[in-house]
Amino acid sequence: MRGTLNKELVIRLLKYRRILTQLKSLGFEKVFSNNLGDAIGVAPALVRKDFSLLVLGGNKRGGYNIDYLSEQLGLILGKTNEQKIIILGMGKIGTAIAQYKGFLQGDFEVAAGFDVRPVGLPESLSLKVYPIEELAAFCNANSIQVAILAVPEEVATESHKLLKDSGIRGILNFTPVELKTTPNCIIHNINIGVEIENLFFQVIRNGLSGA
Amino acid sequence: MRGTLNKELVIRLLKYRRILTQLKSLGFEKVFSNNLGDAIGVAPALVRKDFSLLVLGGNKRGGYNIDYLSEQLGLILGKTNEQKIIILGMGKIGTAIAQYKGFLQGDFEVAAGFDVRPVGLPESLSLKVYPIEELAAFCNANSIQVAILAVPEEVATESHKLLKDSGIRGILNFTPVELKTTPNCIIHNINIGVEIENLFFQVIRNGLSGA
DNA sequence: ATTTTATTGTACTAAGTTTCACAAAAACTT
DNA sequence: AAGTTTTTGTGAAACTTAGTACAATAAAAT
Ligand SMILES: NC(=O)c1ccc[n+]([C@@H]2O[C@H](COP(=O)([O-])OP(=O)(O)OC[C@H]3O[C@@H](n4cnc5c(N)ncnc54)[C@H](O)[C@@H]3O)[C@@H](O)[C@H]2O)c1
Ligand SMILES: NC(=O)c1ccc[n+]([C@@H]2O[C@H](COP(=O)([O-])OP(=O)(O)OC[C@H]3O[C@@H](n4cnc5c(N)ncnc54)[C@H](O)[C@@H]3O)[C@@H](O)[C@H]2O)c1
Repeated sequence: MRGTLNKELVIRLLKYRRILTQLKSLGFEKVFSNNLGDAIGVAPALVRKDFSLLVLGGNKRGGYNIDYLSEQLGLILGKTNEQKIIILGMGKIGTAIAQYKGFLQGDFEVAAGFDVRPVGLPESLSLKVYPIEELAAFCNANSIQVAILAVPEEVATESHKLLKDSGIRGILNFTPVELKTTPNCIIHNINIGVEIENLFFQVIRNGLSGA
Repeated sequence: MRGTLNKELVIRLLKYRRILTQLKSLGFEKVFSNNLGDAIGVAPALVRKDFSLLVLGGNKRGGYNIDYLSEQLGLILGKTNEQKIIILGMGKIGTAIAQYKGFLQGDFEVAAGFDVRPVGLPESLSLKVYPIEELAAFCNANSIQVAILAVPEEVATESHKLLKDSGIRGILNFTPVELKTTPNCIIHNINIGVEIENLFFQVIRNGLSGA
């Protein structure tokens, strides 16, 4: 690799990997930069540039070999397989995410949920919900590093602290409170309210010119 | 306004507005660039620059007037108040979002849900779920422009088409299929699986150096 | 009235990211 | 074998966004 793996690049690589897995399962053997570009919504030149940066070569007029790309991306991105996360705040959104099928078959698993008021989930789920007092011990015992935060806005800050004190090093934050990344704990904020407001703004600005 | 409202800027403005509303409800009257910067996670200079670009002046040593800023941001961003959205795919994530309290009190309202297999929601919710055959007529009758897409991955593309054919002009897409913005329909993709993989990647790369 | 302090406003700088454009090369066609 | 087509690989250009540094100035303190 010649350069630095920047933030956007990593996201694209993760998306390439997902597409490549799907293509492989369909029996494809090679893929072109424009196929991958279409699939993840970027220009073909950017796909080529990404692979060029990672020194992943293709074949002139023959595209890229899917097995090779998959394997190499696996080495670069690391196996996320069998890694575990926990969810703090098992309300509406926390419970929905806990049941996400994309996780079951995929790269990681929800190891447990935690809540101030732990409520039993449908028995069909093997997932257990524990009181927050057990969070630190559980994370420690199971080497949990990544958490989803889905508590009410009012307790977001204290929950953030609790997660950090429990050894969590990465948080996907669904509360509207903007948490900040520190050297010890990386935050990704997802603010659905802002996303929708933004969509409205763009739609309105976009006008009704088209057919 | 002197420049163009770029993508990132709009998101910051939406966040400023949210913070200003909260500050106002707490009785504050003025705010400094560093307060806002802290709240939304950007440098104070960027806050000032944003307001400078929009010709929203503050007072040297006196900060910015909250009422004034709020009002002006309202004019720039447009009132999203009382705007309505629909949700296509009332499964786990669709139902969770339909019940999001941030919407009830906030800027918009979920007008209805749609599903191939409409299932009754808890009676406590006033929201109704209709079969997808009624989508186009409903959107037309109620001037719905924005939708949340939460159907299974396999039907994401056909659902996308259905939404566009129903006159929808903005979609917040939760399926892992990367949909593309067209002149008539703006797409914002949220891919939670990729977000978590990305977090794992960064956490692992970050190492365990800190305390 | 003068000095000190706090804070805005902005020109300039820097960094990051994507697209353009086209040469190079491999594969296919006739 | 020569020509045509397709697709990669990449340097340079373009674009977008954020950060630095500091002059300007209003308020507060002395
Ligand atoms: N559950 C999560 O936490 C989560 C997180 C991120 C992304 N997603 C994505 O969101 C989507 C929905 O996930 P889910 O977990 O809610 O699944 P789900 O199976 O619980 O819900 C899907 C719903 O869509 C309905 N549906 C099926 N075909 C339809 C069609 N053609 N038109 C309209 N409705 C249709 C189904 O009846 C069902 O109610 C998936 O694409 C998933 O990948 C889910
Ligand atoms: N529902 C949505 O679609 C949605 C969408 C985007 C963002 N959010 C945000 O996600 C968060 C959760 O939303 P929700 O709709 O699931 O709310 P919810 O009230 O259904 O769930 C919150 C859960 O957190 C638990 N909780 C309260 N205090 C806690 C604490 N100190 N520690 C641990 N758990 C605690 C509650 O018992 C409850 O189970 C909110 O911040 C909300 O703004 C929700």
